Amino acid sequence: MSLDTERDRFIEENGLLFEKLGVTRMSGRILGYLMVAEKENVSFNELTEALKASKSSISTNLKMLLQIGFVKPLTLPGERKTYYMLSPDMDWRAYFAQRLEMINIMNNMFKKGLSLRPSKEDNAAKWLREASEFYDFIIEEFPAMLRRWEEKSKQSGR
Amino acid sequence: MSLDTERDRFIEENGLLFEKLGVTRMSGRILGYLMVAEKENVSFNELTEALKASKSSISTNLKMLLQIGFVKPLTLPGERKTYYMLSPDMDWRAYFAQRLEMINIMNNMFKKGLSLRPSKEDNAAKWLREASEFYDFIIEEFPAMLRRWEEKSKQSGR
DNA sequence: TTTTTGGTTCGGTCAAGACTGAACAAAACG
DNA sequence: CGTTTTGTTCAGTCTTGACCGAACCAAAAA
Repeated sequence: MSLDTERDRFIEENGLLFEKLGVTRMSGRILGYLMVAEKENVSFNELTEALKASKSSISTNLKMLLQIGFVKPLTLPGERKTYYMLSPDMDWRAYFAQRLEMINIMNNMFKKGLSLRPSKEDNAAKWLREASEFYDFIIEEFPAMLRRWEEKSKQSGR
Repeated sequence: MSLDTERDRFIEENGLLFEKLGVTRMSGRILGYLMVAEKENVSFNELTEALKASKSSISTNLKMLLQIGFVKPLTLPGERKTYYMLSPDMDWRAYFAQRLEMINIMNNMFKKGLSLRPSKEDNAAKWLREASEFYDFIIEEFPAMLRRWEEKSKQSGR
């Protein structure tokens, strides 16, 4: 249990944050470590040692981070091991767009709820309609917002 | 275990959805029940019976839904019990705005990560800067988006 | 071939927290 | 008063799933 450096505390804090977001604590720690590591390329083994975690846990959680797209692997000629790094070409827009899916599912529940509701005219029905209208609005506006981001990042990006 | 009607299935489905969102299954069931119930005002006792759940679980989860603002209590003169209903004046805008807080916390982690990072120039530093810039953008755009919603709902609302 | 490296997978453990039941409270009713 | 109604709270149980250790595997090295 060493929370000596501010970096260690940052890593644990990020673990807790990820946990609160519904992901595993360990994946948050791994990402946290990659954020503040000495070098940008980190080996599997370095992670197990730095985080004092089992190989299995690192393996599982790393795979998750690779899948989400936060992390990319890097292999070097003449080297057996794989290095891991924060994705150089991380597509935040795509990441966020994908999270819209959850909003869509919520919205479908609202609509389904309304369709199942006996009375279409009472207060609860109104609640459902308003919820759905709001979510429709969000789903409609989001793409435009991401497009504006695209514009803006293009401008400053090159 | 009765999943006879489509309404029952809807309620369980909503429970699972809430669980996936990081809330309790029971709170999702309660909200689901309120969505498709016969009447818009539902008593505590009706909830325990309909959902076959303990009083304690209903009590705890109902309190949570009241706190979030999804549900409102209704008391009637000459009646001891409290009825619960989907909030007639649910403020979806405020609800969403509050969820922005999580984005803010993430953003702060990115910024803190960058400040703790030894090298400010490598790829990981770039990742952190881009993440933070994107989140800055979202945080900046959101209020305007909610204002547009306000406009729109005012137009159609009255 | 055997050994070492780098990692995966699988069975089991352990902890967190959702839910239960029982004890408790408060308020109205008789 | 005692009883009933309407919940709340708290200690305990039970489930889920994150994490661990060990067995396993593939590829390279020796």
